[in-house]
Amino acid sequence: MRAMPRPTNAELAILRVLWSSGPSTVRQVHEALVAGGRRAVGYTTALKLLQIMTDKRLVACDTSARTHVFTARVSETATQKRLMTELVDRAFGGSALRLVQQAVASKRVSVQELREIRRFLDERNGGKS
Amino acid sequence: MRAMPRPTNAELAILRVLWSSGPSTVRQVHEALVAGGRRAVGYTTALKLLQIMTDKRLVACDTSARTHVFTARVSETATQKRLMTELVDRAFGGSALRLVQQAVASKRVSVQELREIRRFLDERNGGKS
DNA sequence: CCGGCCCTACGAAAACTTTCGTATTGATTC
DNA sequence: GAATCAATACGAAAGTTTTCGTAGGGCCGG
Repeated sequence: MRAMPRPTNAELAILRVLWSSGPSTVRQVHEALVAGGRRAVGYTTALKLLQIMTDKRLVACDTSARTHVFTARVSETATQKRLMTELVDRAFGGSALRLVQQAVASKRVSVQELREIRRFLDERNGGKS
Repeated sequence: MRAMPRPTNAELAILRVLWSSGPSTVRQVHEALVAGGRRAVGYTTALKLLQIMTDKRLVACDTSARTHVFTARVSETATQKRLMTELVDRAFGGSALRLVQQAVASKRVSVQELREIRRFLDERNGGKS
């Protein structure tokens, strides 16, 4: 059924808006992008991307009103999983373990988060090693 | 220090060859790529990429002999970390925890690896939660 | 009705990545 | 030294992604 196309960088930025804000108009997406700071793009650029994403079936477009409303058609976790897997293959030789080690070793994970990871492992693992 | 340029997909494939095989000639890199199967490119394509990567300072090129020898100038772990961080920012809203959860939740991590992750956490964490 | 405003559609430029054909030059062999 | 082989240099085509200008149509206050 699927073969969801890989979202590009710019597309991912838009998906993130839709995931966090829910169905949105072009203007709302555009403003979120600009507010997000990272990426200052023109209004029509956002529109064009949304149109492309509609073609690719990454988003759905409700055209019943004059001002269209866009909704993500791919879930956040599925997309994350896909990109994560891709990275594992491309850069970590297929070893997710290495990726996790890198992530844990990086400064980006706090002690608090380490605890959460441990708890998460406990749940997955039935609490025993 | 400099900002190491982000390696593209094709560049990453080449870096992986250099990381695993050490300093190599164009021919060796090319053969490894073809053998690796994933990516069948022409000889001059590999050469061109190595030249581009030399410009970008991703690899060093020893031209003392007629047949040049290329060496990775960026380390595997630094590159992995960089790409991992980038993915965390682009797709996981900056939360490395989420990435780890996704990775652990995916089928790509075996029970064996879960154990290793736990051990890794123990080391990082002084063994206490 | 008119002018201005907001919306989408469309096409194409710009930027980046990947690919390879062709030229050239150095080495080897007979 | 001519033929041949192997290597790098160069440039440009092809592919992909990102950007935006411009056009056209609907809508509203005056």
